[in-house]
Amino acid sequence: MSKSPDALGTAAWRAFLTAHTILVEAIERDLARAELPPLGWYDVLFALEEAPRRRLRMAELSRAVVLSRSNLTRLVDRLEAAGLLHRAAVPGDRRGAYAVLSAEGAKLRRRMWPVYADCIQDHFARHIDAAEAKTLRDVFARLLSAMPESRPVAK
Amino acid sequence: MSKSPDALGTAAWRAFLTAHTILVEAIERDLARAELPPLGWYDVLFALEEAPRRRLRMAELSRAVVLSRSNLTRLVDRLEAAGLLHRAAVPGDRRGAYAVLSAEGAKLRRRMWPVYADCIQDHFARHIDAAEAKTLRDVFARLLSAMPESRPVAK
DNA sequence: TTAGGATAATTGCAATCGCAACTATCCATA
DNA sequence: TATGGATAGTTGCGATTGCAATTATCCTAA
Repeated sequence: MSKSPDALGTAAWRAFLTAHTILVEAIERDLARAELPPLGWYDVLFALEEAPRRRLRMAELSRAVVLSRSNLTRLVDRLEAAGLLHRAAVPGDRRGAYAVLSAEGAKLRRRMWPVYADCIQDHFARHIDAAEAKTLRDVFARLLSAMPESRPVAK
Repeated sequence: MSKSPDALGTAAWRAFLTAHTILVEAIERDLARAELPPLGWYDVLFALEEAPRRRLRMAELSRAVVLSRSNLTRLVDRLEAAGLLHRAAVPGDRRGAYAVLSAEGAKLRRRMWPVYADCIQDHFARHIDAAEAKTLRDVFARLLSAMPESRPVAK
């Protein structure tokens, strides 16, 4: 059993939650205003673009974008319907499926990035100095590495 | 138009997003395991508890918990159905409504807090030293105060 | 006093989410 | 080579969200 958190820790936590909501809302709004799809789409396109042969297994992709399997299935359905990727069979495992980035998908990602980058800069990075950015990055990385890897969690 | 964000800023942003998802998931899971309602319920109960006469106008409450009006209406519906609060007329403004914390609601909040506090400590505060916590709190406060107050945003 | 525009809160509806099955396939071992 | 248990991905379904009306009330200025 852990001790109660100090006031400072709690204040940091609350600020973290509030900032997340407000910032994500602002960015989604900016993207929508630029007639671009939501953040979650970008994440998928980006993860695929980085991957070898521009493809990932569904499970790998769900880890990469931090989304439950079932939600990823449906997100991929939508992107597939939009022609941004397609599913492909996995040689040697008939259960599996790859999500494969299409040329369209790559193009959309390239079109989204400058807008998204501006959002990050404008709402976030611009207000933070290098030391602070480093602290944020390191702290969050530390928090993640401390998590009991519990994504799939299965009872 | 703003410049492209540096790699460090982007890395901090990505870490921020990922950490948020993972941490909130973990905490929601812990709360559910303790047979307690989700985080959003806590926020409402807490905001009301702090307010004078344990009541807030719907619009004030929606600002306090950072939720759109329509979503707040329905969240309050659920809490009201659960007997944790009730709506009350606002003297002098027949459009308005107060959400008023009930004794039940206050009791549930008190029951939730130790569990929630442990979660914050365990998944978050425990891994952060005081200087870092201060940085997080200050940075996020700064980001919020820089936002163009744009909540209601109406075109 | 009264029309016109703001403000408070709610509602309808479609999109998305989370959880718990479910299907299909794989694999280890007996 | 059969079988029971894992693994991959999907699907059903109820709950929650976001957006655009809608309703009711308030306020101001002609």
